Amino acid sequence: MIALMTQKTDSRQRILDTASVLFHTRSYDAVGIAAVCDQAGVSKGSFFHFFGSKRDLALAVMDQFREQINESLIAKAFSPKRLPMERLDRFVKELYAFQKAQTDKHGHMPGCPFGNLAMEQATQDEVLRKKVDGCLRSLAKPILAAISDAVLSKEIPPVDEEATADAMLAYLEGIQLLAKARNEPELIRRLGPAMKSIRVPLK
Amino acid sequence: MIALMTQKTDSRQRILDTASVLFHTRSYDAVGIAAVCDQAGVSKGSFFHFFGSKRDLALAVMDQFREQINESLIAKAFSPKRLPMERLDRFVKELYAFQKAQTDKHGHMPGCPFGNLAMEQATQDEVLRKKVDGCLRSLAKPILAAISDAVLSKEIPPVDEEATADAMLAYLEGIQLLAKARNEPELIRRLGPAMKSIRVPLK
DNA sequence: CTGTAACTATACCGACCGGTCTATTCTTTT
DNA sequence: AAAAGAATAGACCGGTCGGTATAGTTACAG
Repeated sequence: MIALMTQKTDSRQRILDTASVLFHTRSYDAVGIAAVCDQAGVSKGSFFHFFGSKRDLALAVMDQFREQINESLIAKAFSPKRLPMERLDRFVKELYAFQKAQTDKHGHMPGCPFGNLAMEQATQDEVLRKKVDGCLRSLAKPILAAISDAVLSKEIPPVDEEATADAMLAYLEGIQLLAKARNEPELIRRLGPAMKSIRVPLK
Repeated sequence: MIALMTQKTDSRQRILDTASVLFHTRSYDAVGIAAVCDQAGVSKGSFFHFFGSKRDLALAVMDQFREQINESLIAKAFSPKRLPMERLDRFVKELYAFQKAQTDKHGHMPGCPFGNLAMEQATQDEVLRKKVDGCLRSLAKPILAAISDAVLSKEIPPVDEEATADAMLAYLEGIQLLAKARNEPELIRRLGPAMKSIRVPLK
């Protein structure tokens, strides 16, 4: 009973899924609670039963995004069986495929959900800023692992591994930003592979 | 008389300057017309005398940002007297100095005004998306010129110059995104110089 | 001095915002 | 069956949004 936690309905999950899509394809500010409820087929009363505030919803959405990305994009690309540097290429390919599919579906390239929220809310809401920072740091982890493996196996010469991982993540975020501004996911495919050329030397 | 265009008051400019600061330090969505008017010491009537809509204001703000950046950051860093690759280092230094000053002043790292607007509005408002795209392309121009000069002078081997310029710009935007999420402008200083290592090979 | 246009001031509009409240229904436990 | 808690429905709240309408003020031209 204590540890049962049976899900009576799927309202909470429907809200979460709906908000994920709307926040990602439009933006956090532009999507109101009422819009989420309408789309999810849920009343406002239910919404505030499950979430204390819009900000709480955003935090939960980010957690879900992180899990989903870890299970799909990251899991596919960063398999330890793959050669370290090849993982990065694979990640770019997966990222392009994802953004291309989103663009075809919604008419706009949505970009990185964390990057979007960072730009929108980092100066507005310190709680959201910290959360988004954490999500971005978690994105850097598999990149760092690949770099470390590459250095260990002498696939690349020694570098500042943490800084290089951050730099590569920054590059990916920047590419998505540019591609979103142009509404051209192809830019990811064209510029993405150059990520591997980035090196931050040891201090 | 036809070409005189005397400015009776400076209200328009005050609105523009105020909105530049507020849009940059907060965000476009988060700043209402009333807030701009208050801060600028101007009435709403005056606002709509000079600007047809909030979107028109945003377009004018972007034009002003572009001019200011060209006159300051770009002009300082991309002097043709400087060695091509050294211009990029100098640009990173100027960028860091600017973002650091903004952070100290406002408590938050605001990031790139164009990058912010791209993330916020690209999927919301096609007019703003195109404008921001144009501004980002104009940012890429001096970078492209530096790369071209570097190739011509054999400072670096041949590359896809346009793509490499875009890639370097993407990297700068990404660094600013990460630094904003962490609220740490130092990240620009640490990761910035690696921009020079990015190469997109000829197809 | 007068007419005209540029500019300013503010009340006002409907729409929507995040969030609250109360009442009701459904589900589970006893 | 009864009681209790989980979940739902939707009216409602004060406040803010972008934008309008209208009247008043200033500046300058004739």
